[in-house]
Amino acid sequence: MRSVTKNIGVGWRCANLYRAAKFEKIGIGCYQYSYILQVCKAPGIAQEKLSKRMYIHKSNVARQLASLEEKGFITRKTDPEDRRSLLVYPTNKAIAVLPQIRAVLEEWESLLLEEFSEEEQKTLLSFSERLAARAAALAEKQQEEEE
Amino acid sequence: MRSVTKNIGVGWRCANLYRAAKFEKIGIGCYQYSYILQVCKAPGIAQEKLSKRMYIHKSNVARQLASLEEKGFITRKTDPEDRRSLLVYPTNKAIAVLPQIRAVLEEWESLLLEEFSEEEQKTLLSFSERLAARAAALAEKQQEEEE
DNA sequence: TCCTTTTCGTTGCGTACGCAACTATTATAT
DNA sequence: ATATAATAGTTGCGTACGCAACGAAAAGGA
Repeated sequence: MRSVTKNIGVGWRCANLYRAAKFEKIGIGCYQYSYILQVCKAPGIAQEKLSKRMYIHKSNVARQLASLEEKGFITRKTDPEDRRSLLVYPTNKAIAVLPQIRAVLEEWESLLLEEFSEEEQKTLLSFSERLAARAAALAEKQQEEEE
Repeated sequence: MRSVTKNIGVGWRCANLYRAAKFEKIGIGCYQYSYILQVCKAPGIAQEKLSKRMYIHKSNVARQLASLEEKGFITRKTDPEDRRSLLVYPTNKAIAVLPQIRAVLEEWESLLLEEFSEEEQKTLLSFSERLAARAAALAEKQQEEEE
């Protein structure tokens, strides 16, 4: 029963275990880092877009952003062009913790890849990207067929 | 911000999205399949061992197994050798759904890898295994350092 | 124009997960 | 032999996630 999918699952859970303790010290939940990263990368992005970009259900994006807003990491205001949309902006607090977040992520990534050669790392990165894209496409297709 | 870890996260979430609908028809939650697989592979395994093997906290293993027992997929009895341990066995019901579970997993795996060449698939499988092992080792080390 | 449909966000519900604290049993040390 | 440690499992609590149902706003059609 060797399977890439299974290994992805193990990798995912272990990454979370590792990062949870680190992120706790920064004052964020172990998954919230990705919201902060995305919002800093695209200030003023709408929630819906975040949801699509991260492959996380919009209900969760709403809750996580509400939590991050309460903690002072982001602000949200209604889009004057489309008053259904909420535009999300990072605060200085978010920008201030960015380096710490990046450090944790990079540390994990480099520890994880430590035993792979330079060449293998390149291959792995490229493969993992194709894999993620394919998985996303399949999940999306599935959602459409459901109705 | 290209990162293997991030791609693993996307792959993981999308795999769950895909499988959730399929497993619902079999009557199990979208993560419970792995418990059934493990128990069928090693009938009479102790909960603690399952926890270690799956990299899932023992509290969760306990809850999932309780749920599966209630649904009639497994039975548990105390180990006569060590009355702290619970030994977990699959029921006929679990054995009956095994092929369906395997079909779902194999379908996802083959769809996921469809666009990789035979050669690439081998590489990917081997890489993913090294990755999972490394991630597990790192998470384990982290747990020890915490105390 | 007005009615229907679509889109964006939120909330209630159910599930899965980790951690800490607890009980019960076993192992170890003095 | 008894006290202390370690181990297996459970439960309460907090967090993250998906789905369905909902309201508000925008878009599209008759």
